[in-house]
Amino acid sequence: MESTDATFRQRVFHVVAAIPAGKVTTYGEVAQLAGSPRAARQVGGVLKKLPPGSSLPWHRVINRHGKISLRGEDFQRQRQALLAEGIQFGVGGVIDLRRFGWRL
DNA sequence: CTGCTGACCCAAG
DNA sequence: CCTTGGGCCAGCA
Repeated sequence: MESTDATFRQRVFHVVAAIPAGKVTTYGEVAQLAGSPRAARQVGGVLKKLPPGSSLPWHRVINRHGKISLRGEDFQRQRQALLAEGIQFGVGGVIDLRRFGWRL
């Protein structure tokens, strides 16, 4: 029942909200599920502009390398959020998508 | 409407 | 393995 009239931002919101705790997914996957497999970039742009307190688990979205694309404080915050959900980071801050990847 | 930016991805060297 | 370049798409001034 996903309305095709909804903006890309609304679709991304819906997809990210469907990610179960303890799992992570990539921007490319979210973009594909949102209806635009080539708009992986825009997924980040949407999350960046998201309002605070949206209850959206944006921290469960990482890049294809299994790492956090953010820098500085945002990076630390996302890392802590993932650790709190049981996500394990390997050496170099790489997450094993084979184990923690959503739909994998 | 035009142009620039960007929490990406893929291919090639 | 790492670096460079190009493409793609949506949001915003």
